[in-house]
Amino acid sequence: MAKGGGLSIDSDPTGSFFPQKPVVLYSFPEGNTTTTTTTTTNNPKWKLINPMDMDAPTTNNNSSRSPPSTIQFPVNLNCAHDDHEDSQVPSDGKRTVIDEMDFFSDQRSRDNDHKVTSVSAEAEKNAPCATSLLEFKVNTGLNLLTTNTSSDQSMVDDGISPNPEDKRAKNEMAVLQAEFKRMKEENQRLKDMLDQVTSKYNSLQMHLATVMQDQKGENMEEHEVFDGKLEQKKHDGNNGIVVPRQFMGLGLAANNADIDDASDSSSEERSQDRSVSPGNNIEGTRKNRSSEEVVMFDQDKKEYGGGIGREDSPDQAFAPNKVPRFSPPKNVDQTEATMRKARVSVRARSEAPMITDGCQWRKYGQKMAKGNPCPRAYYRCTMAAGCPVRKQVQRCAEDRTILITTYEGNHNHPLPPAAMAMAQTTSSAAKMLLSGSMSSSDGLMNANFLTRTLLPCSSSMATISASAPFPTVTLDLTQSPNPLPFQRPPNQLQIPFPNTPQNFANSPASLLPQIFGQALYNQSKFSGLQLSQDVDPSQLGHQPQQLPSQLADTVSAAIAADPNFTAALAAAITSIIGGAHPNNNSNNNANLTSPNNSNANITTSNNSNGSNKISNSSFPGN
DNA sequence: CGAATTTGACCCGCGC
DNA sequence: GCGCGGGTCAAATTCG
Repeated sequence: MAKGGGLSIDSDPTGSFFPQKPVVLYSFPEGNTTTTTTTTTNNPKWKLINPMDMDAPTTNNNSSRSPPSTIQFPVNLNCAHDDHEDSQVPSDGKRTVIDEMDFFSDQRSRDNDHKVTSVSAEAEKNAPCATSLLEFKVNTGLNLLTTNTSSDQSMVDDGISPNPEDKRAKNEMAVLQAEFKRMKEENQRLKDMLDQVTSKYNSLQMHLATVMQDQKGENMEEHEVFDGKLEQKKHDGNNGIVVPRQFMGLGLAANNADIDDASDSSSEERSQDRSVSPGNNIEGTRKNRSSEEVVMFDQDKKEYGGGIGREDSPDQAFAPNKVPRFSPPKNVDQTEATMRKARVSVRARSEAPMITDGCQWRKYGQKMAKGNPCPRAYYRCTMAAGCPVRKQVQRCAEDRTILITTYEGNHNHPLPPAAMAMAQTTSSAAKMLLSGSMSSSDGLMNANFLTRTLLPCSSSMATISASAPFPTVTLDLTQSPNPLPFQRPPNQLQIPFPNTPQNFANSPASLLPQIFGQALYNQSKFSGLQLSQDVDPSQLGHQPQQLPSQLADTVSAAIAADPNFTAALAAAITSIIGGAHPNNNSNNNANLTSPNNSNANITTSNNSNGSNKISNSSFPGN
């Protein structure tokens, strides 16, 4: 039973208002970079064609140089030779090795220069130039000579071989073998160098990302101070949770809402005369909202940038149509003002009081909405002080098994994977909405485009409504291919969703938005780019798209939450991916199988008998 | 006792 | 101008 006053549970059609605890289904290590490092390390040649890595050896000589103990191979026995290809083409003519050598020619030359005075017994292959090498070879009897240095006869003719031809052939064989050996070892050395460079590059990249994220957090703090919000930051609210530091939200709907929560709702701007609530600077700052809002608005855009996807982490940042961060033009303000009110509504069939989206919510109000006997509950995110994200939870009047959750605002704090999935869902939806509104007054101009590009499956899943008081994207996770039980405005975009599930009785319906969120998020990023570039939307559906690793996280989280749900969920995700990207299933890194298995789906059915009711035991609040 | 919820009151925009 | 409805506040209440 929830804390608080004596409101009867039975009187609350949304279900009992259980305190919502954070549901971290699974804490994922930050493994993206690890994967990358491993991949590149095991496959250095692949990195040779990577421009980023190509720069590394030349710009980081100290980093890429082999330590003094490393065996150094002079590939070019002619020290003064600049044209390596001329001198390095082995007898077998393997050009690939030569390419690698040429690629690091400068580095190699420098390496060799440093080795001139350090030839040791161990460094028999480490001669800095042909002269040194020749001496060394003679001394060791390795016959490590090429035909370029001098005549073969003068090299290793011991005067014992009766046949000069045999002797010559042996010499050539020895030379070739030695050359081949040198080439192999040189290749290996270059691979090692490349591994080092790649590793350092990845480390730097990770470090850069970390610094950027930290700086973002610092800027946020500065921003809040600048706004006069002397709120006490609950840093411990997310401590201990190893999550990617991402700031997710409703896209432009909350561009300015992550700090300035007032901007996420016009109604808040009306409450300027209200008393300050101690411990909750959100309300406190409302007093001076009218005078602060412009400043905070700009500050926020400086901080995160305006436009689609600006709240994403660097690895997810994908905002080609991002508006200028500084001194945004007036139309941008108008756009953001519109998106400030944009909302994302998620319809999910669940008897739980709320869908589990991974965030902490605190109820701050409840109202009886007109036309719905079920009260509407108001929650705000409490994962971080000042988080402006709010949501409304209300049961559908027509079908009370359907829970309608409407999100508004933008998280200003890192999110656990489970929460991030939902945030991506809402962010994606808001971005979709923005993509339409930026090009069209009613936000529906791109309906056909979205229909074609988003989840070209069979049934309805999401709608974009321009007739609502606020631009609203509705993600309907309750629909089946069957005729819809609810009337839709004719001008709503309907985004298809795969088939009806069979084994969903015990599955957490709250995970559906997470699942969908990934696909939709991916699509929306893609669509946002394309729209900004005025590309024919009809072409977008044919372009491949990579699947971010968060999808794997989401899937894993879902599976971890309910092992019994593994089979159906895995197939459902695969179905989504396969349906949305029929030509790109290889990008699915969620280790899912049976992409064409239509017997396991993710949507809930609309069976009137309620056979697909969700067990409340799946929700922590119960 | 702190935290969370309840719930009546209040504010504000909008339509008539 | 007034009423309605949505949204929020904050004191009261409850719980662990």
